[in-house]
Amino acid sequence: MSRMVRPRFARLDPEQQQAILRAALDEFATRGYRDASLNRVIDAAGVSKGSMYYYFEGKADLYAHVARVELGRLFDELGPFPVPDTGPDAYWSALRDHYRDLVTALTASPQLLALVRGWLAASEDPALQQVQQELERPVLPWIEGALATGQRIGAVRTDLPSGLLVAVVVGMGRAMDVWLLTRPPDESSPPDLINALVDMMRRALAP
Amino acid sequence: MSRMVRPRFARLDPEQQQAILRAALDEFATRGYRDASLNRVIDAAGVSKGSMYYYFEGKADLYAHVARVELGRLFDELGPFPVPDTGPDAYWSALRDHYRDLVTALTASPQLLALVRGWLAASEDPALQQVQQELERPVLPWIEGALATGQRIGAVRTDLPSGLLVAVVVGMGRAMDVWLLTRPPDESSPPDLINALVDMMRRALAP
Amino acid sequence: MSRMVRPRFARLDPEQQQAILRAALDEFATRGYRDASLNRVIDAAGVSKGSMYYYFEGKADLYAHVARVELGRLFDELGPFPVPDTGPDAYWSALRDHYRDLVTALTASPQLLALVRGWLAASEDPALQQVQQELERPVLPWIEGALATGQRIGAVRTDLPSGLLVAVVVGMGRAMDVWLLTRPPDESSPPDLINALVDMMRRALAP
Amino acid sequence: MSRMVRPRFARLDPEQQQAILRAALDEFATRGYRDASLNRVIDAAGVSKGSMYYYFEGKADLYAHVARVELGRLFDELGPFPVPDTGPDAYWSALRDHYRDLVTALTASPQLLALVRGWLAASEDPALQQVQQELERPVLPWIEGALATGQRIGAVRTDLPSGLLVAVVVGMGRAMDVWLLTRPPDESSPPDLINALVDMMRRALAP
DNA sequence: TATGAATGAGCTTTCATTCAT
DNA sequence: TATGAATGAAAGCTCATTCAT
Repeated sequence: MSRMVRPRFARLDPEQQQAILRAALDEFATRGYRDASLNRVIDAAGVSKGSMYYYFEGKADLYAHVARVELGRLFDELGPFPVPDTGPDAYWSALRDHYRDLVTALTASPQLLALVRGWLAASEDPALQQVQQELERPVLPWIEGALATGQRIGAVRTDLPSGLLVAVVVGMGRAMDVWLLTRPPDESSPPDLINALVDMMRRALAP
Repeated sequence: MSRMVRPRFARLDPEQQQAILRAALDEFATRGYRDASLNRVIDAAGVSKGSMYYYFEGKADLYAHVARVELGRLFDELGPFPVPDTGPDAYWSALRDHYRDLVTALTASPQLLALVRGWLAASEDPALQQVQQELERPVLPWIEGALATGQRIGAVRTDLPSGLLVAVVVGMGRAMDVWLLTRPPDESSPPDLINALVDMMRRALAP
Repeated sequence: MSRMVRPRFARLDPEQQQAILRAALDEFATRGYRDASLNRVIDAAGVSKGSMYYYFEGKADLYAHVARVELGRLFDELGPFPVPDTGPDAYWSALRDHYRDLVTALTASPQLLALVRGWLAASEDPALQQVQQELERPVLPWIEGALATGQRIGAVRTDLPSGLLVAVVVGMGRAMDVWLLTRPPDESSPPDLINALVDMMRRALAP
Repeated sequence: MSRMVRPRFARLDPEQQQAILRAALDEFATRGYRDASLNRVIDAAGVSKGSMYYYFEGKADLYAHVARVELGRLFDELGPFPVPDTGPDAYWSALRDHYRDLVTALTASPQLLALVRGWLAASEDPALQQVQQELERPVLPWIEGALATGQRIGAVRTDLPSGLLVAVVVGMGRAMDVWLLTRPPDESSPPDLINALVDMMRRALAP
């Protein structure tokens, strides 16, 4: 139910693990969870149907694993958010840099971007609720931590529930995502966009 | 493909039109576009399958029509955004009131809320992309208009592409949606939340 | 749910109806309800899968229809149980004749026999309970009617609940079924067996 | 194929034997032979799949073993049918007592009851035929013995093949089973039912 | 205009069994 | 003795769409 990774899959030949994960990531990113077809994943990965169900408990379990692995890799690359002690300016500057890294990483992997977007979309499917909540674990705390740090050094307002601030940050981040995907590339340079967005975040969230 | 309304359906007995729209709205709101079943809509509406395909070109077309009608009704109820000439304070105050009306209307109709949420979730399905863009027509212009008005009277910054501003507004609005749905009701009064959110919007968007 | 016959199927070309019923009867009789495979029925009948599910709501529905038709045909052949007014001897004699006819009809159609046996076996499957109860309608009343007649003319005891008497009759009838199927045929002539069994019934049920 | 007990299993740690038997009995009683899943038994028993197939030849073999053990235990508890020499009345009285004990034992163990019922239901599955016949070995002889005793002391008729008498006894016994399970409990006291049933048996089987 | 019969591809999941180690 | 990885066949069922009438 909530095992981190099925030992059966972990014990599998890494090459085959990769094949399965690649195929699943591709499928989930391309079609979204609902439209993703286990059959296609199975075909693409070159695994037998029985084996797939031997490794994973089902569609949701496979999705959870893929998302967990990919998001984990993303946040490993980003590393922890550094805590500048020198004041709000340094804080927002560091946040901007960190955010830029995140955007860069996502831009480099459209599949990962699609996965994240699918994950951000609240799911009505009860079967996925549990998975979603589990996936929130690594991501939301990161944002919460960054906000808490900001509040500690006086860079972030404290008069609103932190959950609302988190939601606003996510929403504004998503805004840029939408904006970037709607526009044709190269029209406006991403760095400027990021600056603008973080600037707006600062205005909204500053005390 | 992209006709506004199929004349065939428009010519239909209004009572039957209502039956179909009600059934479709219920299905799409309850299950989402992907999981919605035309068969169920057909059964609930009491229409023949052939007729349904005579009125609409398919699932996407029906969805487009339902969304168009319902969103149109919503914005008709809200009416146009009044243009206060007396300055930024009046502008943001009016916007807050308008926003409150929107939230109230959505809260009053869970089906409509579900439809809007489904519509906000960016879809990867190529068949829906077209529909989504079409649906943006009534909504985004409203926001764009409101922003343009704000810019004219000096209440909204002009140093950023208006599309980005629109995206930010939508994202922050969605943030509150998420926030409201995540929290159990009655914990914090919606009016306060709306005030806080519009306040943050103002901070982000003010010149 | 409980429609007598799906109009869709009734409207079908009688030849195709026959093909489907034959295939289904064969499958259900040969394998029993649980092991019966809709796929096999579909293949044998030469129908598309979609059509089968268009005609019947599912496996249980098809089984209900087949059983209903076949049992109905059987009881139509047998006709009503005549009510002899001349006393217990005539009653039990008539019952014996009627019973002999029933056995003859069942012996002539092993498939029907298998179907009846499967139907007599109380099912644990909740999905079938409803079907079973529906199928009991024509059969049990027949037995109950015959017993009631016997009680009226003093040929059947009245000191026990009639439901128990029915159960005993069914159990003893099943006993002969088992006996007939276990032994190789021709060893003992069925008429004698029937006489013996009805005699035992009379002893058990007489006042 | 038909070895009484696989030595491999007999040599196993008794505690593990118990675990397997318990899990298998539970599964077979709950779901019936057809719907029983070896995988579930294996999980519940905590045995490896390979071991299970090392101990038993397959599903049917496991079922045969479980049924053999449980029925054996049941008849061991009941003990042999005492042979009263004092005449028919004592014989039928003893039989009634014995039958009451049997019903009591079955009522006390729903699992065992379910197993017996599943066993009584004639199976079409060729793979089970063999098992069923094998299981008849301990049960039918018991009944045959009781009947032979009755015939010897003049309590049971001798003008009919004993096999038919056995079938009738089983059928009538099953009748009560059906009757007891159909009715809500407590409506009529089981002791009375047993008296009535044995009375009917006596009428049918007496010379 | 209107109907509903027809369909095949597709879905997720379960299963008993084999076999190399 | 003991293990568990691997598997293919099979299951029941849903669906959007087409098309002859």
